[in-house]
Amino acid sequence: MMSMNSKQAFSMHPILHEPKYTPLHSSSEAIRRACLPTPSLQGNIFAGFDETLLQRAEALAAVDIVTQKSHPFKPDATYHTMTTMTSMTGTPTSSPAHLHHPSVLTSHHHAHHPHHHHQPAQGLEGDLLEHLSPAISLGGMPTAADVASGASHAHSHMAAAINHAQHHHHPHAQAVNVHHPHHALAAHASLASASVASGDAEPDPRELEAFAERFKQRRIKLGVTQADVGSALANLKIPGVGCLSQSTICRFESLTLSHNNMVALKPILEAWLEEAERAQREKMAKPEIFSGGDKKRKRTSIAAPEKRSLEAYFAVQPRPSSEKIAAIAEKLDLKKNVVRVWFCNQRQKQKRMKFSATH
DNA sequence: ATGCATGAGGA
DNA sequence: CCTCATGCATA
Repeated sequence: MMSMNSKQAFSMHPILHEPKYTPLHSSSEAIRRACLPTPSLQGNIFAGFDETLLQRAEALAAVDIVTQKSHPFKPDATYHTMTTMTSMTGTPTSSPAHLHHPSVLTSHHHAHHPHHHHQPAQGLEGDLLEHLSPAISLGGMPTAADVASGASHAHSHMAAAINHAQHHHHPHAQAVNVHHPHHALAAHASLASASVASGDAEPDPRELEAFAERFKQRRIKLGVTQADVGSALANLKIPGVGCLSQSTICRFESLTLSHNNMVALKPILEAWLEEAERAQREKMAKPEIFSGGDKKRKRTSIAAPEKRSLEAYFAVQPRPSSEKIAAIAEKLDLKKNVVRVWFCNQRQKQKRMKFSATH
């Protein structure tokens, strides 16, 4: 895979970029609960033949494994790459505070249809693979993995302001609520089309898609990397808004965020874009150099065979109980928490996929 | 571009 | 514990 990501190594953006951390803090998720799939029911059903399910799923996975190539067996490759403090050239990137998790907002919930990937029959494997394939999406531009710019990770989040849970009304009416008493995150610059009536709610997925596309184009035009955008956001001084990671910017551009998240981020990125283009006009280039160095986190690597098994289990029961998770973890020789997190992440992915498929 | 992880907030 | 928004580490 790998495309050619070459540009964006050191694109300095005219905008300021002091790595601050400023997470949007809020997380008002509320309605999602509405679509819970009868929890009590699943327990019973499962209890009845969990053994069978596990065996079936596993058997399928096993067959799969054989079919494919052998696996190197690496149950738990959690590397701890310590930070070798790469370089610490007085980078501004280090911000002392640390708080985590900002959350812009939550609560969106589309109609979740109870689609199931049918029964664990022989056709299971194919199905699994099918619905779990990673959407590659856009290929216009090369991977923008700014390798060189490792700047910006102060990874500290501050709890700027806790927002309150949102009201949960209809499926998609809530707008970008943000969490703060005052700050203005609303959609100020209306684009020219779309819902301009109310002022801040735009349940229009097409508009978002169009914006994401334009954003990426203009960002590239400015010669700014996704990571740069993320750290530069802190310089906008928007109350409640801090920097974001390259990951998030990338996901925004590729629409791989939840609809609500997209809606919440749009105004922010839009504001940055305007500011960036304005600054560029003024020719405010600053030869800044950053370097960052800090501790690293570990990232477990689940081998393909194990992953296939997990997918098989997931097809049968997306929300296994703690006991089931423990059983699966043991069979696959993975830590229970790793399995639990895997299921959580899988659920998120699935939701995202369903949504985009529906829209 | 994505996989696995953390954490806030909500039951 | 889950859901969600995010992020570090990586391919």
